[in-house]
Amino acid sequence: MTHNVDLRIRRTRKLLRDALVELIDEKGFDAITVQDIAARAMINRATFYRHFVDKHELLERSMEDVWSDLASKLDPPPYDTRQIGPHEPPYNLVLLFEHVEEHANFYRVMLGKWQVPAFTERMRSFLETIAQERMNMVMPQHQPTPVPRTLISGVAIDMALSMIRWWVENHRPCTAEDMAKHYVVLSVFGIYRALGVNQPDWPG
Amino acid sequence: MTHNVDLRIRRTRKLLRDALVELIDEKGFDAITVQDIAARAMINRATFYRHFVDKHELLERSMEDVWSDLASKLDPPPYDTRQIGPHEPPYNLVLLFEHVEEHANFYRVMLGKWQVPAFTERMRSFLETIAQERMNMVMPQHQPTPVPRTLISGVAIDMALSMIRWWVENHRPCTAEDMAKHYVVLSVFGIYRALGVNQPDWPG
Amino acid sequence: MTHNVDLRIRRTRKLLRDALVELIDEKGFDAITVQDIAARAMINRATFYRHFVDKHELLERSMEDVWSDLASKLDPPPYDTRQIGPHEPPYNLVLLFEHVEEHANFYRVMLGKWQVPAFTERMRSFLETIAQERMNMVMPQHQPTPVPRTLISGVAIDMALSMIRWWVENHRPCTAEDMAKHYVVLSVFGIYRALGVNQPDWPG
Amino acid sequence: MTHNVDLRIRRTRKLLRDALVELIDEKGFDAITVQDIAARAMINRATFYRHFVDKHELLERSMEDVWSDLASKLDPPPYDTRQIGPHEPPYNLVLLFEHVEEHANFYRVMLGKWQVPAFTERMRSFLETIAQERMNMVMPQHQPTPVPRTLISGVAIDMALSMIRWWVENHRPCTAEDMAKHYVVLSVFGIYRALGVNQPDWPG
DNA sequence: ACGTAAGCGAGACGGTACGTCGCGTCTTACC
DNA sequence: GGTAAGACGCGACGTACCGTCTCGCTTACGT
Repeated sequence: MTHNVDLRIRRTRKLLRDALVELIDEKGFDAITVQDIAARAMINRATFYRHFVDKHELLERSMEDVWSDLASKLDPPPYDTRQIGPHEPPYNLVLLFEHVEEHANFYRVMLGKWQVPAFTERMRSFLETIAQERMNMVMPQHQPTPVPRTLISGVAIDMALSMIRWWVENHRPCTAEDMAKHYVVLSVFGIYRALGVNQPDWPG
Repeated sequence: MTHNVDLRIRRTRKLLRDALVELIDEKGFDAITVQDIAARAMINRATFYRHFVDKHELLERSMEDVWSDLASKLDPPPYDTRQIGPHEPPYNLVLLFEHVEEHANFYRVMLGKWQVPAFTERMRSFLETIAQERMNMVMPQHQPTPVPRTLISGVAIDMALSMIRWWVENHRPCTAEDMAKHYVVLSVFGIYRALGVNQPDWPG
Repeated sequence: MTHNVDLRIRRTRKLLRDALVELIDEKGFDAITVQDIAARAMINRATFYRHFVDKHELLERSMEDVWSDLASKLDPPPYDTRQIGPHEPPYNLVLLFEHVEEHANFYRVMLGKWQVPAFTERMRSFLETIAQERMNMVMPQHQPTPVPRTLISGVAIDMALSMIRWWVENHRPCTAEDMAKHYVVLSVFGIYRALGVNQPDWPG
Repeated sequence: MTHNVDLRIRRTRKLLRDALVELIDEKGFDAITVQDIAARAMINRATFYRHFVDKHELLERSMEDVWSDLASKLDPPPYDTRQIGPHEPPYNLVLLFEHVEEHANFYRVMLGKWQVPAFTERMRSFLETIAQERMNMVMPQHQPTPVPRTLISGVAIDMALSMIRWWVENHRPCTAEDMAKHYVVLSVFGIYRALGVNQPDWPG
């Protein structure tokens, strides 16, 4: 229970997490020293080590916080059977973008100029689960496809990341729902083709 | 001119570059020390500093070597006006993949598990030039589009990177030309839609 | 008044003092940490600081306890005017060794392998008072001596310490009175000579 | 061979040793930090660790330097069979005091106010060898003595230390030979008595 | 006897020093 | 002139104790 934890501990950890994000934004994760983080958080360096073994663990924990938030948002998975179209994006896609919006600064820093490879990698594997499921709905797994399946799913995931990145780096110029719709437009057509199924007949 | 440089110098630099790539593959750029590189290259650590100010410069130089190779391959730009289609990929796209093939191990390491953010970033800006040009051909810059232009071009670039990554990490299961074709299938349809132009009429 | 002090306080202090002596015996004062002492005394570390500002103060207090005991034993000074001889050692010398016997373990630890310099130093200045007085009895202060007076008194004191040390480290193989007699034998002859007075005529 | 060692290394070590002695004199060995030593020697702290694992090793090495000097001075042992008397002190005793004179400051610091227990302990065992030999000359080992033999030899050694201490702390007010003579006066009479042998008949 | 002020256990925290590791500079000797 | 060997100043690491500070619990003492 979070509310049981000593107030000082929660305060210290929050300060450290915020400091980390600020600093990654400024000069990238690799260039940061523990002393930097501690100084920015106005925390003694030794106190840092009472909470995290090193800066990598602090990063891990920060990421986990965000992902556990995302996981709880998508669970139970809002199973919608609606026909997907440029105006009816899958609901969990909208939820994903809404989640990103809530943690916009965090995602901006993680995906931005300084790239935190560990973040990208784990984000990918997180998205894979969702994508896989959706793809199997459209195209049974045993059928051969013009373009290799693993390539398609990889591209679909990276496209999502690419779009999130664009969104948070450009001050989110459109809504989460817009983003979901854009994703459908940009990905689905090529993907249907790549899978070898007939193009859904949508109104332009 | 390369042929003027002292043989020992060239030998030393090559050993260092190879060592760097090996080591990034093994544990990622950030975890590497100059001593690691020197030891792997069987070069004295002090000698390293005679050639590069630090490991970042060694990385930069290695990347530049590869890119200068790519630049010379695409220059003069093989301007082809052919209609693009799933069986007629743009020629410079094929050249790009062929180039990647020649430096497959290097690309695998740079884009792989350990991600070298600096590489990705500069690769993106390199691809942007080509992409921009092509996109302007299809859709004049002043016309409004259903999906923001910068988003589209960003996605198109990241998709190329995503595909290159898949290709080199999976032992290049298909030819460079195949990859170029796959790229057209996966990107062009969605992009045309996103730009708001009529779908080209292709044979499935 | 000791009996007024809270029982818990007296208990805590005693535990800490005993722990200190045990630990000095085991690894020397310098190698001891406050945590060591607290753990050995089964006392919380914070509680230690409620009673002593640091381990040096704990040591000081322990030493003072012993010395106040010695002081009360020698006060009023049992002024004996008997002629000193190998069978008639000065009475306060006997009292000194008896005192050491009562605190044998403490003296063993303080003077033993690990030497507590502060203890030796203060013990020396304590003994100086007694020695000085005795020496002046034998030889008026203004007369010149073959060997410098300060050297003689220093040696006489250190000899006492040396003997105490031998005694407590070897499980006190003889009585306090024996030790006093040994001291007379070992010191007085040389000292009389050094002072330039006639050798007392003793029966061997 | 000392002359083979890198000049910088010898310089660094000397600076560190001198700094250590200065600092012990000022505040005692235990209160010294490695940073203190390094700062005083104008040496980087990390460089300290390239030469010594900690301050204790630096102390050990410094002591060994002095003792190896002493050992070479007494080796081969100047075996003199002269009758000992207040005007004919044993020759190696004179050598001992001369040696102390050469390293007067070192001995002053080691034996002075701050006592370096490790030094005293090892000095004692060093002197024991010499003393033992001499005592056996005077009194065969198997004969019983009025005062325990181990007590006598311990006292004889500590007396030497006590005198050295007095000498170096008081700016050596007399010559090394004087000190040797004083030692004979102060120790031999009591010791002969304690051993139960007849008092040598000396001219006062 | 019992309520309460104290002593105490627990542990977070700001500090200082530790001993280690890697950096980048430099000098010396070799080839 | 390029390289090997390695001493050095420097700065960050992660650890160990220090001494201070709440915060509750419990325990001896005074009415």
